[in-house]
Amino acid sequence: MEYNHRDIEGRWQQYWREQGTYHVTEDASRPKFYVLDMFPYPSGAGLHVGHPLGYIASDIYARYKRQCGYNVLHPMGYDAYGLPAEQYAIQTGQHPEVTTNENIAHYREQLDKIGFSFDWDREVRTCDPAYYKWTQWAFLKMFASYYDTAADKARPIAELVKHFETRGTEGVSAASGEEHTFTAAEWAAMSRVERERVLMDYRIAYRGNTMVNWCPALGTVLANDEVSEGLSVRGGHPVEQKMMSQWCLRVSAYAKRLLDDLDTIEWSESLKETQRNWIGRSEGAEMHFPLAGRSDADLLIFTTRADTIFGVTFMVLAPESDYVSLVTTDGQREAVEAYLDEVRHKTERERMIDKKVSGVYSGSNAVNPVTGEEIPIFISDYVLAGYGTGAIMAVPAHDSRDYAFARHFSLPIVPLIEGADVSEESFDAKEGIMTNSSNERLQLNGLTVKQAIARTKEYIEKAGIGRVKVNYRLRDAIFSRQRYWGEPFPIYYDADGMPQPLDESELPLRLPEVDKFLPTESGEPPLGRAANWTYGGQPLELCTMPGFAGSSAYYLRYMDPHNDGALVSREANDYWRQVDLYVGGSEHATGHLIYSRFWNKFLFDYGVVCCNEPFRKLVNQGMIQGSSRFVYRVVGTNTFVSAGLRKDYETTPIHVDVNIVDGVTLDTEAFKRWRPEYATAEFVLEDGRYLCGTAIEKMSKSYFNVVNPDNVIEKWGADSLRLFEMFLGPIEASKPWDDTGIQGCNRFIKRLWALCHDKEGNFAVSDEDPTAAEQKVLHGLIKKVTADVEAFSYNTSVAAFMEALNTLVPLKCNKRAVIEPIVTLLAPFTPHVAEELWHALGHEGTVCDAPWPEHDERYLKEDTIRMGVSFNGKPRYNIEVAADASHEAIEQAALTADGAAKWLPAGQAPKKVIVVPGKLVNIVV
RNA sequence: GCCUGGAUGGUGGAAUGGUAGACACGAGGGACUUAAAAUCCCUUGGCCAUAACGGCUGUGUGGGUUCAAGUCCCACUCCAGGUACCA
Repeated sequence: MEYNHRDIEGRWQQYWREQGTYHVTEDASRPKFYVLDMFPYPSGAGLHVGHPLGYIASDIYARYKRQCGYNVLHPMGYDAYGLPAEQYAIQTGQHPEVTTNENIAHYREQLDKIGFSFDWDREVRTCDPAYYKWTQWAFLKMFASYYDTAADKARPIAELVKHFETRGTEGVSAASGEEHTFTAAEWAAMSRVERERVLMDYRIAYRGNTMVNWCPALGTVLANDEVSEGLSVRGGHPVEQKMMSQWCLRVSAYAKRLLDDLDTIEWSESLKETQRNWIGRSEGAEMHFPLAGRSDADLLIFTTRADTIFGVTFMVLAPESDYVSLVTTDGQREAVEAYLDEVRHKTERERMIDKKVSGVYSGSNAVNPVTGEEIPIFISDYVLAGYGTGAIMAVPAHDSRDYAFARHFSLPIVPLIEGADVSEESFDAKEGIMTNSSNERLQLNGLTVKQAIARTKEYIEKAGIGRVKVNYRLRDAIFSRQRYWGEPFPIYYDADGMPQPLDESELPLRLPEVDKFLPTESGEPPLGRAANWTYGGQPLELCTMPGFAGSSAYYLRYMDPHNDGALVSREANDYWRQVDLYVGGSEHATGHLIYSRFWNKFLFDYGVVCCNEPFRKLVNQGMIQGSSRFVYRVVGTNTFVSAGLRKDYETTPIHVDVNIVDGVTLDTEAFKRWRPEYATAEFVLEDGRYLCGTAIEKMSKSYFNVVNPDNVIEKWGADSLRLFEMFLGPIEASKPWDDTGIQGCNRFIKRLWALCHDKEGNFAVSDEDPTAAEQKVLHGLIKKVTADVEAFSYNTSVAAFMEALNTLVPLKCNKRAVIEPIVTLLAPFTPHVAEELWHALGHEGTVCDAPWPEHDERYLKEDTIRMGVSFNGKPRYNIEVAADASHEAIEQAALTADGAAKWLPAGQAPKKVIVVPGKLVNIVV
């Protein structure tokens, strides 16, 4: 019998299913290992060959660890809430749950064919009430918590209330939106509603009035990571800034820990760097600038360049800043209003594209607290309300944005660094020697920038005009979505309109049915259509939670997926602890991977989980790109010209389905059938063939370059697909799919198969002892594959298998003592054929439990070794010496070898001889 | 602009500072076959050379360190990804 994947793969998949091979339970007697993939959003398009890349890599590692004796948790589930299903529902009226379930069924079918070792008994779906009960539960816990900045952890809000009752805000250390100051007596005098308003500023899940990214096309707000360059990541619709009251998570309170703890986890440097940038720590100072002629108020600004205080020639406020109304004079009111109006009507995108300098004078001046100089206050949209204090001191000589503004409004530019030429552009670098920067209060002249920053900060604190401050760019996460297909908030509104939590016993609060998935006529979210969407007669929250809500703690649920009494039991969490290896795309760097770490830290603060970080080691798999094919239509005709001849014509390139192209040769008949408009197509051929153009692009339906794994598996088998995806290149790299390459992997399997089958096709291995050469190949392979798998270097592992086979096939080595360990090593890579051969070798059970072989160094040692001899670094000839030869003996052998005379003239002694045992000899003449 | 990676044959890619190009694809040649497919064998960075041996050159560019550099250092060019009026 010849190797035929169709005979093998389905049979073993069924066997594994029936035997429960991949079912895993907690087992204290064995060490655990948790291997996790980022669970997919089940889209209607199904999987393409790019999706399983990471899954295959993690599956290999999970299987490898299992063979090494670990109790491996390797689950899979679905991130089932999401916009596409809802958009589809709006168009068709089809309930998103129905399409989602269909898509999941399709995904499962496709995943099963690839032969993964997932424990499907632990599957989770974020849209399952038994699952989202715990998403809602975590939200309630965040609602009932505040962040204690002294203890650096979340604590019950009841403790804060107790503090307010006894001491007011005195001695309070809590992260808050707005700063409050009151005494215990004042707290006691507050009404219930007033108190709740105050507490809302402290809760970790809070309702806040903030500037949000509003996407009119999607009819919902979006988080910062869901917006890129002013467009929604999903759909690419314009996004505008809007002040709205929304649910938020106080992620910012965790900024320091999210930053610092990056040093404790094994993630790629680039991903850590992305997170560091996103968190955006900057050290600086807050400073008060008095208003000229007023003593009732001053401006608080944030700067990282305190040293440039002598160069401040004006101030700028963000248009949304609270200071604007404070400083606008009657004379300027009209101009300011006009400007604010103009800014308000610009979308984020327009603000970014239109980088023209704009702004307006407020009418008021401020006083530089160090120089006493009076400087004008402007309002401009280049200052952001959400960062720092929404107000800046402008130093045009040393900040390019201030410089552009100063030039536009003809404001003075005072250079502060020796030799800095600011006639054409600002000098932004934080280096040089200070000048123009001394007076009787503060002397900076002659200091370096670094020293000047330190001295100024010191002065600011001493003089009481400000304080040293660390600012983070990381903002609180906006947690409301005006959509249907998400987790409902376990919140209702009381008679005073104050949000109130449902009791934990009411969970899960199920997503209600609605007649349509659109906003109501009055503009309320779709849940406004649900009948009886009330609790005790009071209205329930109409928004739903965003996509990242359900994906933030799913890795915990896998540990204990059927527990109805807890998100995860103490025992299960103590056993599985954290994810040891997490595999997924780097596109989640600023979204899921921040939220998940935040969510985990919050639960850690309450002892719900025992690990401070959710994912110990993280590997980012690259993308598999599509290789697109083009045909070239001569403009205005239905004639298509082959790629090599197109320069003679005026043509438009058109994407053509890769499935009707063999390599680059177009199947012209299939092309005519592909689209009705091409039925009468004519072709200009070269060498009798129509050759297509190519391009490497994202794998996408619209480029017709999607390769479906089902087709690949049908033709070559899952084992070949698995092997090939790993062989393509390093797991982290993006690389194009190349159809022809898979043959090489298929051939490898066939050759191995042929090696242990006789001419009649019967399984045949011999019980002879392997020769030294065969042992060397085998043990070299074990050593190499083990090291490579540990290092996630799967492409070189696969190459090592192929190289070993290239040696063994000519030797006709079908010896059991060699074949059996190779089959064992191959089990993680090609589980189906490995299982088949494992059973043919007479084993019971499953190859998944075959112990991972260890290599024996003795077989790799040699009696004699060949060493290269170089002269002045240029390799010249080889010598053979005893493996344990001394330096002197090797040197002798090198100098007296046959070829030596040619490179070393008679009688001349070498200047120097470098011997690297086992490597080479270099002789300098 | 900033941050992070890269740049090696026709292609994807290998190389703890130690004889660059493992492995695979593609290409060329051959065997088997009526033929094709499949399979097997040989060649395959470039240049020069030969009956044969062989020699030179070669990892984006220019320098440097070293007995020895794809690998380390400095400067530059280009490419990819991320990110941004963040003061």
